[in-house]
Amino acid sequence: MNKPRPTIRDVAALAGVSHQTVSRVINESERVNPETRARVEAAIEELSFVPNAIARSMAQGRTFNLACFSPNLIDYTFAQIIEAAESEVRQHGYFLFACAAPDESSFAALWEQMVEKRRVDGIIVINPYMDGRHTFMNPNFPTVIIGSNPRGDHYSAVNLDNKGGGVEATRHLLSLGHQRLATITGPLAEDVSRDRLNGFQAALQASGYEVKPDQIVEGDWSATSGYRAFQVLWESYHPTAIFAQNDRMAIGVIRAARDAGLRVPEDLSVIGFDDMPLASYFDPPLTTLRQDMMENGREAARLLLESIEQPDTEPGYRMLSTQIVIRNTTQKLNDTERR
Amino acid sequence: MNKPRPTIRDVAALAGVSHQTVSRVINESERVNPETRARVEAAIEELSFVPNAIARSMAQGRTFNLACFSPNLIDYTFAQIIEAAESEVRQHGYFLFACAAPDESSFAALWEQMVEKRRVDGIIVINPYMDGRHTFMNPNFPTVIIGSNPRGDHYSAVNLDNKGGGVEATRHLLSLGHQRLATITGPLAEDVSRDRLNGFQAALQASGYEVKPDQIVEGDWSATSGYRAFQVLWESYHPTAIFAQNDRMAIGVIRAARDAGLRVPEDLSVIGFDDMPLASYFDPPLTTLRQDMMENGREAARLLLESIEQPDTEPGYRMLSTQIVIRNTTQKLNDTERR
DNA sequence: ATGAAAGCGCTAACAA
DNA sequence: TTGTTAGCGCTTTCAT
Repeated sequence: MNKPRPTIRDVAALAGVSHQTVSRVINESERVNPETRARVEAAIEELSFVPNAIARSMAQGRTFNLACFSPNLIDYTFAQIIEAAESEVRQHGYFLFACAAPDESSFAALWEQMVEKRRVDGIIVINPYMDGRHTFMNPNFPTVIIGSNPRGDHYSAVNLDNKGGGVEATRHLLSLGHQRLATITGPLAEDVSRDRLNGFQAALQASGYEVKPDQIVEGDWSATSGYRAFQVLWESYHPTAIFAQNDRMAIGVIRAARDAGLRVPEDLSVIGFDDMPLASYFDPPLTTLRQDMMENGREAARLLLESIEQPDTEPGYRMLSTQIVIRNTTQKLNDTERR
Repeated sequence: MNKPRPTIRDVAALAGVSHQTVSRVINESERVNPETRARVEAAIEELSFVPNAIARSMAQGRTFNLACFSPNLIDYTFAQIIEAAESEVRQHGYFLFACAAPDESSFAALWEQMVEKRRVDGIIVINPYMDGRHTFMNPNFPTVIIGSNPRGDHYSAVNLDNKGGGVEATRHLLSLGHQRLATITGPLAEDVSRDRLNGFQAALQASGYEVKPDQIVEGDWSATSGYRAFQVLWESYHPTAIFAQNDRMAIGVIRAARDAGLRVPEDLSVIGFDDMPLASYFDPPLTTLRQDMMENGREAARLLLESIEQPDTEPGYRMLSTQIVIRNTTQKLNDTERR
């Protein structure tokens, strides 16, 4: 049914040249006589020859394949990074494996399959733990980290200015007159969460407030965790404003606040982080910090390609800023209702 | 800096056997003497030898790589399919390229790069146009279609019961006493949209209603298009219930209805399709049809692996049913307000 | 149970 | 400018 595919030698035979010349033609080498090139191209056409990428990889010792390891492929922020990175690398002749690595063991397995087995020329890793637990990681292999702070400058990295975002969110709330602020963090094992929390604390301290433990509750990024975190906070601290470290948790907070009989934003201001799709379609439209994850992915791809194609350059680092988007879940503190 | 990787021959030399025996060991062939095997394994360990996947691909003529072509990698439904498919194939020793193919030319380019250049052993294609425009597609290459109806049984396929879902949504609205129903479709060039529309029409006709053109407006899946479609519909038809073919458009409808001074669900019932994340967190929580996209992706992966590993089996076809999730955007028609 | 020889389809290095 | 000769690192015969 499937006839064997023609090879470079079949083309060579038909064109009456050596297979090497065919190789030169398909690699667009300059050093080919126009007439020979024409003959070869005619032969390629006639046989519908398409070069075999695997054989090329074999001979060159590189695959032009890359991989992106992400905690999952579904979350909007990750998906955006992957889409942007894929598009960027493809424009440069590379292809991207999308791999879900939700835990350490799958990360290790992927490292083995992708890197050790030489399936790819480089990897992008989203949100890895950079505390040294990934002992198999190798700074000599082209790698770009997204969303974690690489320790020791061994790896190229792209990150949001999470601390800056935390500061900005908190200042916004302070500027509205709020004095009882609380925050709901992501898992504190993640750099992202700690950085945003640091921003929250720094902004508060800069304004002369002390930050106490009962102003901080750890969530897991889910709306449900935001819901529960609100209940804990409300019980222990009675905040007038909450900085949720992502939009999903902010949505959970708003629902929980309603269920507790509060109005948002009259009784409680809420600010999120991400500017997720449809953030403006929630009720009320969500105030949040916008992050450009596409740029994040694009930049990571660029750094990766650079470190592959110019192996001697130093690891690169990019920090992307966030931008506040003020909608309707935050407002000036109502003095008469101040608790 | 990077020493050359040990090869199968280095291992062979160290173990004092032929490289062929090493090959047998790493391929877990039975026909190896336990003692020899032990020696070889010790050598592998000592040299930290990891077999090169490219060389293996080269020799075997297969790569254990697959690709998924999707209109994009971000939309929740696509991302779910990709994640599920990736996880499924990885469990079977395969890896998945995620490729965004938003238009025909990128689809064609990917076909060339992935299939013709033999980079992959099979592909999953989400929402392709199966009207014959993709002339390069080849039924002899392992392919699974998701979300389009393959014409002529050449390809394996997985699809939702879109027509059934359309019927169910419409019947739900009818059962609530609504008589003035309208629908907002996705792009009518897509099979999904036409199938859901067919369901809408079939259910209405089965109940003795004639369906007129001004009950149908074409959207593009975006919330914005839902918003605009509502305005058109409201102008021309004054519906009491709207079936939006996805949740984003439903959200747009609700916003538009509010802006027009209507209450949902008191004045207008709205049902969506997808059960997107946070659908229950919108205001009011959205009534919709749930579709299991993970199962969709998993099933597609299974069909693909089957057609690769048992090339002579007939193309498979799976239809997945949808499930209505009744929340608060639909309610019984209020007779006193019937227009 | 093991080894030798011959490729897989291409590119690299050198020669002509 | 073109051809020849060797691989790349593995698997697949086919011997032994």
